Amino acid sequence: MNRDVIHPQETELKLEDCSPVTVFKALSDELRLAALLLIRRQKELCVCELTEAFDVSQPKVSRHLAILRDAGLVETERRGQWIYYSVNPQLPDWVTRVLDETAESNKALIDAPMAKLQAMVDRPVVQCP
Amino acid sequence: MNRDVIHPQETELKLEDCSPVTVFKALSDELRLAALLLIRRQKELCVCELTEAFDVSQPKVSRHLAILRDAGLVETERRGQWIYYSVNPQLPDWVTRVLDETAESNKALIDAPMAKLQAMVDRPVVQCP
DNA sequence: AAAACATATATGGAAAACCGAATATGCAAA
DNA sequence: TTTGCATATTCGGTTTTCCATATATGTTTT
Repeated sequence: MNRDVIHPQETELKLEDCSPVTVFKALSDELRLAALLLIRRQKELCVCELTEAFDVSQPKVSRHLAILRDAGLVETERRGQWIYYSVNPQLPDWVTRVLDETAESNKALIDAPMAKLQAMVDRPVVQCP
Repeated sequence: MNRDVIHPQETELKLEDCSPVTVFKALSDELRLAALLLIRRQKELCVCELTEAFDVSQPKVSRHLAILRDAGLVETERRGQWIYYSVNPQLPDWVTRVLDETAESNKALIDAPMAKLQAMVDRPVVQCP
């Protein structure tokens, strides 16, 4: 019942290959796609910001972000209490261009969430890298 | 038990919107993605050619092609006995560019199927439009 | 150390996707 | 009209995905 494994971190961490099917599968959910585009637009966002921007539960955001991370699309950086998600800077060029094309031609996807984000009170300290 | 409907063709024909999520969902299966890229490369292909190129069952090809068609990615043209699938010429520009990027950077996806296709005997008459 | 908060994960059940096998449809040739 | 071929669809079952709830982990504050 309790975890008697010795290496708890060896639990199937599947740093995916960024294969086209993996990428497209990650993008094939509205929340994941919109969240990724919003992260891309804002450079970085933490879970609580995304939770508010999309008005969904925190575990839901977390699970979908994990899928984006496993697909290699985003990376995380813990900063104090918060974990910031940003687009993986080592993305293959073709994936970057796919995201550029998608974002440019589907701006409506993040209109409402971005408005909510800017209206958000008690937002974590402005990120100044 | 038996179908007593009057209009059998009014069964949920869902000409999709080509929304980004719809597109990515259609591309999120290896067979669908590879088939689409092969069709794109060859201009047009019929079901029997795809069945041979990918060595999968005919119903499987048919079902996946229907998904590509419902997503608006391919169109069909009956020519005699065969039904040819080709990339929808009215695709939104951004989708066309996404396909271009994907094809250019993932050529391996259709290497083997293309070889099988060229080795195929009894291939339907060469399409000369 | 305890409380409070941000984030992650486990679990179980519902919904959807997928598949093979069988069957149906549509066209064409005999 | 019958036969045959190419394609589509249905059916039953299996696998996958998705979500909500509950719980766990790690960090900060007190």
